[in-house]
Amino acid sequence: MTTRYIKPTESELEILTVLWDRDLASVREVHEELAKSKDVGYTTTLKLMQIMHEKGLVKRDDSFKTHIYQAAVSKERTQKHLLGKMINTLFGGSPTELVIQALGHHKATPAELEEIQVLLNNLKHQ
Amino acid sequence: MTTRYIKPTESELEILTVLWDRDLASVREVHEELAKSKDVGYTTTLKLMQIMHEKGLVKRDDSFKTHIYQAAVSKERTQKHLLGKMINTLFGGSPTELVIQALGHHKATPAELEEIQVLLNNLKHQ
DNA sequence: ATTTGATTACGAAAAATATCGTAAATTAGT
DNA sequence: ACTAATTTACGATATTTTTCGTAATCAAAT
Repeated sequence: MTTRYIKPTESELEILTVLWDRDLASVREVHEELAKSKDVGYTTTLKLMQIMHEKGLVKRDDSFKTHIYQAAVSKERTQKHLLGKMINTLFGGSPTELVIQALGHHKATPAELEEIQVLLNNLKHQ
Repeated sequence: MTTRYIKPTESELEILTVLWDRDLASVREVHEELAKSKDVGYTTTLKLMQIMHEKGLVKRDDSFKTHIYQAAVSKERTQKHLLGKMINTLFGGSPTELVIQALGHHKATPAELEEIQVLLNNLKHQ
């Protein structure tokens, strides 16, 4: 069974990022992390995570008082969807155009360039 | 003078895409284009374009009855901003990770691969 | 047991986006 | 000049997203 893709909102994405990083986390922990870069109230984070739970974006263990959350959607799948959408709307459907932009404006280390080279070779010879 | 970046909403981005493609276009033309893939009323498109004009996202020539619009923000700058944002939030700040995803999941033609190779060589030897 | 502190539940408000109906203005055709 | 058709202006509503206050619940400490 494949579940229909639910597009996370911007705030939801921030929360997912924390969860992907930590695997398991309480609302408090997620909130502390968000609060580092953002001025937001605790109950706001709580409410968002509750909504995300209803939507199926996160799982949670509520057998204890402090609920423990976990992402229910993988980072890879989400990346793939949002990237695909961006390629279509902003880069005329051409992943290459996006790659060029990405490599052009944001500098990569030699090691990273080599990593990309390897991938490129694989794609060429197949 | 550098103008502060205004982030277009999703609908605004669709309109900008049409404008980038056509350079100059009336509301009617933009709307016809949007209507191909979306079920939306004419006045909705009109209103959105008026708002975009207030925000400074588009310019317009209103010396005739039918106003002619043009994007006021470049495709490149917008791509750069949104891509940068995505790299930060979704790809842990690593453009390489994004490139790998992009190349991995969306197949490119041999010609495109060659194009990327050229770019890669430039980056390596500098 | 009672208090204190932290957590969740819930509802409601605020803010941001998107939608459209209607009227006024303008143009083109007759 | 009159009518019809098209466009803009404007306001209002709907929808989505974000925010937070308050009360209820639970656990820990005393």
